[in-house]
Amino acid sequence: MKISEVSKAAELPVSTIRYYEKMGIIPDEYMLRDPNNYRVYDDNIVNYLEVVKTSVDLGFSIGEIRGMIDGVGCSLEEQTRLLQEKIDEIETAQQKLDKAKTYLSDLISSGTVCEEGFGKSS
Amino acid sequence: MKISEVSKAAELPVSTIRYYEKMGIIPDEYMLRDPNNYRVYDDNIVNYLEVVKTSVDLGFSIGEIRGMIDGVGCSLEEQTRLLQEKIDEIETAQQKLDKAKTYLSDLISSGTVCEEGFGKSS
DNA sequence: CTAAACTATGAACCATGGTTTATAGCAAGC
DNA sequence: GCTTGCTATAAACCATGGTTCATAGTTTAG
Repeated sequence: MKISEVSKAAELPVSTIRYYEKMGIIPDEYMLRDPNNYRVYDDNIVNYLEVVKTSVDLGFSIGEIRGMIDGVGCSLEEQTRLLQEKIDEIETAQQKLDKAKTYLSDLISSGTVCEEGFGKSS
Repeated sequence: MKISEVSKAAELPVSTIRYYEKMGIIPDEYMLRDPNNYRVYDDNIVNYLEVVKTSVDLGFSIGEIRGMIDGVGCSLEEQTRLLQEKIDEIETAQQKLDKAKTYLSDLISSGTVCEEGFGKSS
C-alpha cells in the first residue's frame, strides 16, 4: 500500500504517518521503498497503527511507545515491569485528579468561588 | 517586595513569575513599578501565587487560569458553570485513565505482552 | 504530451509552559 | 569608581506532537 491508502485505512493524516516514522515508531518490517523511493507498506501496518492510536489515546507518549517497541526483545519480566511502572503513573495521575475534583466540588458547595479562588485582593 | 524575594517566598523561579505576568495571570493590583522600572509586589502576591500553583498542580492550563481571573467579575452561576465544566473534564480524564489501567492490567495478566501490544509482525 | 494528483524532503510553523541568553541599566559594598 | 549582584527587555531555545510549506520528482488520466 502507498502512504495515502494507509492514511485512509488507519484514519491518520499522511503527515502524521511520516512523523511517526521519523520518531522511530514505525518498525522497519512494515515498510520498504519502491524504486521511486515511495514508501510501500505491508497491510499489517494498519493494525499496527491501530495499536499505536490506542496507546496514544491511553496516554502514552511517542517516546514511551518507542520504548515499548524497543522493549519487545526484552524479557517478559522486564516488559511487565515497564507496564506496571505505567500503571503506577496512572494511579498517581488518578489521585491528582481526585484531589482536583474534590477541590473544585468544595469550591462549588461552599459558594465562595470568588473569595477562595482567584478573587482579587480588592 | 522585589521579584527575587517573591521568587523565594513563592518558590517559583524569577523567570516563571515574569512569564506569568506576560501570560496575563498576574493581576495589576499585585504589582507596580518603582522609579527604576523594577517590579514591586504587594505581599499578597505570595498567597496569590500559591493559588496559581495549586491550580496548575490540579491541571488547569495558564489559559484557564486567565479565564478564571477574567471571570471573577461574572455571576456566581457562571463561575459555578465553569468549575462544573472542569469537573466534567476531570471525570472524562479519569474514565480514560481507568480504561488505560484496565488495558495494561489485562496485558500483564494475559502474559501476552509481546503478542498483543507492540509485537512485531515477524 | 501535458496537466493533475501523489510522492519525497527538509525546514518552518503552531500551541503549551517555561528556561536561557544577550544586552543593558541600576545599586550597593569596598 | 569599580566590581558584583540584581533588575530589565526581547528573542531564542527546549520538549511534545504534529501540520504546513516550498521545492522537486513521479505517475496517471485525458
